[in-house]
Amino acid sequence: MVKKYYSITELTREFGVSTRTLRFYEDEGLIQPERRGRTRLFRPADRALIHEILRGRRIGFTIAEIREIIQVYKEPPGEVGQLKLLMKRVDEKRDELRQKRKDIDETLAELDNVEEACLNRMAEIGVGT
Amino acid sequence: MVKKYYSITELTREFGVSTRTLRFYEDEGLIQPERRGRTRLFRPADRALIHEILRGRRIGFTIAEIREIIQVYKEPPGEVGQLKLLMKRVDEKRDELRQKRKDIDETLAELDNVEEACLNRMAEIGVGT
DNA sequence: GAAGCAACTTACGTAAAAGTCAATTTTTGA
DNA sequence: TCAAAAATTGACTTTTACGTAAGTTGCTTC
Repeated sequence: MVKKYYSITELTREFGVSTRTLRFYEDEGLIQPERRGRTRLFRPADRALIHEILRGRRIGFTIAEIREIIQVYKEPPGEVGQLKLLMKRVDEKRDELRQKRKDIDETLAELDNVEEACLNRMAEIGVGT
Repeated sequence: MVKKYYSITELTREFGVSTRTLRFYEDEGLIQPERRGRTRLFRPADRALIHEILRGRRIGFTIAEIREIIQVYKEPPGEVGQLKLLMKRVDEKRDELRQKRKDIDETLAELDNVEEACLNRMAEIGVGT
């Protein structure tokens, strides 16, 4: 069975972030955990959202961008102009991400070179290490 | 034939960054263009380096990290301990980048969904647009 | 030889995304 | 029930990566 609620520290441990970070995300309107009194109660949906937020963070999205994406899921725009704009933004993001993936692949290749250079160097110096 | 020198504005135009940025990178020790008087003269090697710096920037490396990588190319460590440490860092970076690539792929898939949702919505509203 | 232009330096400013600290509550387990 | 542990708020600070502004220098061109 899925857990009904998570405490804030439970989630900070799971995701490796601080409480400040999660509260910050709430202040920024990215998540809205329930409250019992003043204490925050995170539901599985909140947890899932945090997971996505952090993924966005890792690939360099700003808070504003993440908020925008979340917004779309919460209530997709109803007007044609808005929809077209959104699609344009999606297209741009996609290009950006593809470029980023290319950058990553290139860098990974470079790191392979560095590693090989290291191994060669080590073979040169301390032959058996 | 390859150009001997590039001016700072030439490069800012090519790479879409400001002069401030390139001077900042010099302050940070990432590049060392020649000088004629006070004026910077960028060689093809500087240009290539800037290219790599910006690639690093795009995938979220900090200045310090970029400097570290450049440093390795300039003078690979000669001591075994240093080499081992470097290889460990390389390994960590690689894991990080692989994770990032996974994040990107997942997000690309999500963007596809968003786009489809948009198209459906548009078909719903303004049937022929 | 004054103007214009590109480049320079120095110094202060800023925005994003938290970190840190202090002073309360609240919750909880013995 | 009561002390320890966990959570809260609010204010202030920090870091990164530049932006911006002000004033200077050095061509070169009319």
